[in-house]
Formats: sequence, structure tokens, C-alpha cells
Amino acid sequence: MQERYTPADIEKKWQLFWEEQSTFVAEMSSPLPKFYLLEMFPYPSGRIHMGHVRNYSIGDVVARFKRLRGFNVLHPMGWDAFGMPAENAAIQNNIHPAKWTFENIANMRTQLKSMGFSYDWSRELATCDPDYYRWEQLIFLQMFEKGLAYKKSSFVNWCPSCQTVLANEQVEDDGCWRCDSKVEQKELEQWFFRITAYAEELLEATNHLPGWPETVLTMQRNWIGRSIGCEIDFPVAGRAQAIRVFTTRQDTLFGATFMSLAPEHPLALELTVPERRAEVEAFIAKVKTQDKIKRSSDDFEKEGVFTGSYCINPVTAHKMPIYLGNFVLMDYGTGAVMAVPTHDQRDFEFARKFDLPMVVVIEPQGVLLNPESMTEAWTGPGHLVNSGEFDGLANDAAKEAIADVLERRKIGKKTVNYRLRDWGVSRQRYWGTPIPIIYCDDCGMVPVPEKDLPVILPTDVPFTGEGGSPLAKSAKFVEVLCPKCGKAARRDTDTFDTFVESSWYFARYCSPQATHAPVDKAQVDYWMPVDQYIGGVEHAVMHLLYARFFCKVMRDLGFLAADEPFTNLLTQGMVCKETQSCPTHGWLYPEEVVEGQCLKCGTPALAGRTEKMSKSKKNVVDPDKLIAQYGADTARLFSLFAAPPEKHLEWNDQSVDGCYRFLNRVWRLVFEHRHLVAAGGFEQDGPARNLRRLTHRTIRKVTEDIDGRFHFNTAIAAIMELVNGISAFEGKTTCPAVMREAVETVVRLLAPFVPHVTEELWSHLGHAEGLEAAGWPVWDAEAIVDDEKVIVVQVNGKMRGRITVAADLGDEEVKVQALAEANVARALAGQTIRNVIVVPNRLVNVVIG
RNA sequence: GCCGAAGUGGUGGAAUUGGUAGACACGCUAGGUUCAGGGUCUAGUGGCUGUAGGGUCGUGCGAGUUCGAGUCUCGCCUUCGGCACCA
Repeated sequence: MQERYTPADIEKKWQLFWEEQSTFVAEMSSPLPKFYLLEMFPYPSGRIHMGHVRNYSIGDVVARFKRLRGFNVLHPMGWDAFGMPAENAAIQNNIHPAKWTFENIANMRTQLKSMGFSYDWSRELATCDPDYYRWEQLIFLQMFEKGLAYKKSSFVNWCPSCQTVLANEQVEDDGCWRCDSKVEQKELEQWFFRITAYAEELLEATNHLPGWPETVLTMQRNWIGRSIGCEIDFPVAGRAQAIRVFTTRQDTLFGATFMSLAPEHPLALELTVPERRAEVEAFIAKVKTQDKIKRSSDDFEKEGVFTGSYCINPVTAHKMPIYLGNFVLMDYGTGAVMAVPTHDQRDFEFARKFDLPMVVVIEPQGVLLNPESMTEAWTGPGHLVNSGEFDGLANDAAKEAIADVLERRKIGKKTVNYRLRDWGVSRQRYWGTPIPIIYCDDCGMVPVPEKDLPVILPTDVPFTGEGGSPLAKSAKFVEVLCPKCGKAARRDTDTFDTFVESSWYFARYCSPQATHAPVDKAQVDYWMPVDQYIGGVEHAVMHLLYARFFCKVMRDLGFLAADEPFTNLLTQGMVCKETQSCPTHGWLYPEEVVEGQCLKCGTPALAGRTEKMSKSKKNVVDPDKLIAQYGADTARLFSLFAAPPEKHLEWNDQSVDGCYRFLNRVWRLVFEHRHLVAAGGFEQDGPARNLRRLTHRTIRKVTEDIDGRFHFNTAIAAIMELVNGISAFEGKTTCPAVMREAVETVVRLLAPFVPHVTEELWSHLGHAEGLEAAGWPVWDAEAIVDDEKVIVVQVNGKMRGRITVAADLGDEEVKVQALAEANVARALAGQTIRNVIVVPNRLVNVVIG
């Protein structure tokens, strides 16, 4: 054994060992209970970053721990390989997206392997592989048959920079989630997945996911946005038509004095009287050009225009003028709102502006509302007035009563409305899964027959970067014979949103080589659902909602049995680092700052905020450099020790040093004791008993911290304490058996965190078989038992002393000794003792005064 | 505006059920080893106060419940995240 710890040599050695032994290949045939552990797979950008290191280090601890604890663990890895950066690289550097992607994958695979993660590499998949996306095309065809995939023309979010459509979830602050460009509205024919058909189940099931963080569930519930209310028909005056509105406030129906329609509402122009036509058309045109940022900002003024037509309030029979309002959204509810100015703030502002009538219909307790003097709408509770037969009812009760009456009279019905909208999946891009649909002039839209799958993405297309998808320009791809009639026809040239691939990859991992179906039923039902899923919280809505939706769709198509894909979810925090900048050279990489000065000009570097590591701010640390300098084990240990997984991790070079020093210390500890033979049994008294107690306490603590709690930082701290305890024990006495056990325990407990160095140390401790064979240590309940206990003594809640007594000493005797403690006795001198509280085995509190 | 999470030494963070606040680590200080540096080992390290035993203050701010509050309740401040004209 070498005296010095040299990570480079030993890490390579053990990575090779695991690969040769197929240590991490998962088999369904195992008699052990299954455990499916999954981390979100990466986009092959070319290099792994510290976020990956953290995510996959967390996952690897759990995977290795579960293996040691006797589970049959599935821990796969693959590549979310379709997406825009590959296409951009093609345009900018004239390299084919496929070549670029596979080179990146090769590089990142090497990097991940150098971290020593326990993946079953035999299951590796890349979503850009036809063997993967062909099954996605098949699922799509079956969804199409069932009406779960459909095409419609609609206004869509368009990113002018990416030249493609974005789903609502992919628009952040009116900017593109990927490139931040301002999103525009564009009318296009698009494919949609009917996720709204699953809105209720997706929402309801959030109540049965106890293993998910509450924040993520709340975000998903908000996103689905269920609201209960009524649809009510308002007849148009002088016509046979009616306008249908959605409202959650049917209790205010008697106060509805006008109607607001979305400018895009189909009846908008139809209801406009000729003399107002020019004004209305101008208004509609204006709203369409207003970008969403302004339209949705707080201070944006409510604007509107009168159509000249009226409708009838079905319960009061009053005429209500019909307006178009810029604040009415066509894609929520019915695109029409019954306006109750007294009890809705927007309607109030609108009514004031256009001098429209107001009627108070809810009277709060102790407040008299007067339409003339009101300065804002009353949206709180109260009792109904001016509401005919419903007067006097509490407005809560009136909601039910009015809804019932509307249903009986057939002018309205109770409905549930969702904020969630169908998922638009067409993208005008090349590097994605082709949509298997053919357009024939005679037969219309024809699905590609299953036997003709996959529709393969052609490789010989031009990348100009100018307007539209390269696929549309490839005659070889577009021109096809209609599968129905055999005449010349055209393929769909759009590709799927890349979130489609990541919506079912977890199922494919169960049987990645299946050649007859997307998944092998027996395999997928054995492994699914994922027992523990780990990834960034930034996917709380998009990816995690789509994946849940797909799981349910695949269930209903008969591919698998699971209702939900992920039983437990851990969302890890971001990796952050202080930014540094120079007044003349802008953001600086860490290596561009030497002794606090800009390397280029010598100006003192300015320390900025601590933010998420990003290339644009240059506050990044390259995992490769970290591995080269300290080894993978140190990189893993730091990312696990510096913060609990769900919190942000703040980068600190010195703390990395500390982790490296700790591993060196463990190395020296084993080096010194490598020949120690566990002879003579365990001494039952004195320092030996104390060390053995510490050893077994540490086993218990580390086990409990990892299992379910994921408190890796405190688990590692406990192991450090054991190491400190061993050092303190040295020289006091010698009990080889206890010492040997303590040293071996350090190695075994560290194994899930730093697998290379521990395997190496384990072998130097004379074990022919690896740590895998040793399993996870078990604590001896007897060894943990205390001989003594420390009792804290308080006087009026303030700590005044502590006493050490025999562990089995009774409460009464503890009390006597507590009162006799010197410092306590001094505090009590001349005082009247009112009460003495004894908390068994913990503390005594003397109440005086 | 609404919803949610967080706020603890110089720093990252502990404190699992209301019971010793600051585990563990970084940093810093002193000393040993070393020609020196690095490494390593030992001791110390929340503020104020006292020669010392000790005292006193202290978990964003203010109240409250309790023998006892970082932890529970109420109000406020700050930061971060999500949603945001959703009828």
C-alpha cells in the first residue's frame, strides 16, 4: 500500500473493475426487492457541468446505498439528444447535428464514467436514435386514433429567434424559456396533445403523491388551475343567438350590467352594428399588435369598445350593452365575461371609464355599499340584495342556489374550468422526431402505417439558418406516396417538441432493447414506477407534468400499468458561485482573477452577487479540472457535504480543499492500521467501550440520515466525527478489535459517497472481495447503550450546570443530585423552590421566585 | 396583488418529537514538526464583561403561549421561487 493518496490511479482502476464485473447491470430475475432510481438525463451539450455532478452524485449515493442494503437497483443513464443547440451548431460551424450530438455524447459519457457513477450502461439510450423515436411515433399514432393528438389552427407562441413554436409552459415572463427572446403570437396549424382530458386526474393525483415536495405539487395545481363555476347563456337582443359566459361568481348574476367579449371572440364582428364597425375593427387590430408584456402588465389600462348590440340578463331581463375588452382572454373560459362592476375590480374600472350602470347585489356585514360613492369593487363575502328570491342568502349559499335554478331553467350549468391548455407539440425544427403524418390532396390527413415506421430524419438536408425548417426544403423527405391511394402526397415537416422524448424515457429504460413495442410489458411493470426521481426544481411544471400525462396515456393505451411515473421526487438546488467582473473586461472566469486582480489589466476584480453557475456570467467551475486536481471522490464529497440536496450549493474552493484533506486523513488512518488484527475481542469498559459506542452510533446515524432523509451533509459530518473519535482514542489504550472495527466502519460508511477510495482502502485492509460483498454495516443495539447520561440543570429555564449520572438512575435521585450541583446550589441559595420539572434522561428545570 | 419557501457566528451549515443554540467543516489565532514554503499535529475561536469560578446578551424585527421557544401562535420586515387582467 502506498503511503500517499493518489486518486488518479485508483479511480481508473476501480472504474475498470466495475465495468469488467458488470457490477451495476440490473436484471429482472433477481430475488431482491426492486428499486428504480432515476436522475433526469442530460442534454448532450458537450461537457458536464457542476449541476450534473451534484445531481448525479446525489443519485449515486442513493443507488449505492440501496444496493448495499439489499435492493435490486435499476440506475440507468442516457441522453436527451434532440434539440436546438445541435441545429445551431450545424448552422454556425457547418457540422451535422447528428455528428455534433454523438461526439458530445461520447465526450460526456467519458466524463460521467470518470465520476464513477454506478450506472447500468447497457441500458444507455439516446432519444435521437431511430430505435427510440420510432416508438414515440407509434405512441403518437395511437394517440391520434384515440383523439388524444389532434391538429388545429390557433394563435401560438412564436419565438422569432428560434423560429419555432413554444408551448405555454415554455414561455417565461413573455420570453422564450431557452433563449429569452420576446415571444410573438402567430397563427399556425399545429399538433396538440389533449392533456386537458387528463386535467382532473393530474390534479386529483397530486393529493396522493406524498413523496413529492409540497412546492412542486402546489406549482402543478396552480398550473392546472381548476375553478368551479357556471356557464350561463345570455340571449342577444333581437337575435336567436346567445352568448355563453363562464363565471365563478354566479352569486353576482343579478348585478351583471354589461357584457365583455375578447377581441378575438367569434361573435365580436358579427354583433357589431354597421355604424360602429370601423371603430371596432380598429380596436381589434390594435389589441392584436399589443404585445403580451404590455397587455398583461399591472398598470395596463383597461380599454374597450362598444359593439352597438345588447344582450339580456337572463334573471333580471335588463338590457346589457356588449363591449369588447382588451383584458378578456379568448383562451380562458368561453372568451366572454358577464361584467359585475360592483363586485369585480376590472369590471369596476371598466364601468367607471365608460359610465356603465352599477347595481350592488352583495351587502357585507356592517358596510353600506353605494354604487355612486364606491371607490373599488367589493369582492368579499356578504348577503345578497337586489337579487329577487335569493335576497338575504349568504353569497356562498347563493352560489349553489343560483346554479341549481339556472340548471332547472336550462339557461346555465355548473362547470369546471381549467387554466391548463392542450400541449402544442409541433416545432418547425429539423433536429427532432418527425411527425408521422402524410397529407394527400384526395385523402386528406393520413397517418403513416405502423409497418412504415420509423419515419427517419433525413441526414442530407441544407442548414442555412434562414427561415423555416430544413426538412421542408428536402424534396426527398417531403415527397411521398399516399399510403391510402398511392398518389403523390407530402409529409408533415414539423418535428415534436423535445419534451415529448423526455416524457417516456423512464419507461423505455426498463427494456431499452425492446423491438416489438415501446416497452416490454413484463419488464416495465416489474420496474415501474420510478421509486426515486432526482432533478432540478426548474422542471417542476413542464417536464414533470408532461411525464405524468404520458404515463397515464401509456397506461390507457395498455403499454404499462403504473398510474404515476415517480413515487418519490427530490428536487435539488442549484450550484451557485460568486460572480467576478472587471470594469473594462466584463465578467471574469475564476482563473482570470489572480490575487484579486483581472489577469488582463491588473485592475482589482469586483465581486458580484452569488448566482447560479452559468457560462454567460463566467462563474463556472469545470468538473474535469476538479477531477484532475483532486479526483472524482473529492468532487462528489464536496457536492454532498457543502449543503443539503434540496438547497442551493454555494461553491467554495477552500471547502473543496477541506474535503480533499479529509480523504487524505482517512487514507493515513487506514495506512497506519492496515496490519491491525482484530484479536482479543471487544473490551467492555473504558475508552474501548466508548469508541465502540461511537462506531455503532455513527452507523445508526449515517443509515438514518441517508435513508429517506437525504441528509448527506450530516451523514458525512458524523463520519468525520468518528474519524476524530478514533484519533482521540489512539494512545489512550489499545483494543485492536474495537480499533479495527472503527476503522473498517469509516471505510464502509463512506462507500456510497466516495466509492473509489473506499474500495481501494477496503482491499488494503485485507478483503479479497469488494465492498459490494460486505454489504451495509449493521449497528449493535447493545453497543449503543449508554453507561452514563448527562443531565442539564436549569434554573428558571437558564442553564446553570450539568451532572453526569449512571444511565439507569431514577428521576428522584437525578433531582436530588441536580439540586446539589455546586453552581445550581449557588443560584438557589436563599430562594424558594416553586417547582422542579424533570424531563427523563434530559434535563431538570428548577423554578424559583 | 396572490401562493409558497427561506432568514442561525467571519463563511457553508447542525440542532429528527418544544428541552445544553452553533455539531461537522471552512477561515482565523497561537504553538510543535520543517532551512523555508506546503503538508501535518496540538490548542483556541458567537458578542460583551470579569484575574478567575462565572455573569450577561444572542437564531431577521415585535408581541404571545410555556417551567422552558431557533422550533408553536399572531403581526411585520427582507430575500428567493412560482402564478399573475383566469372572469
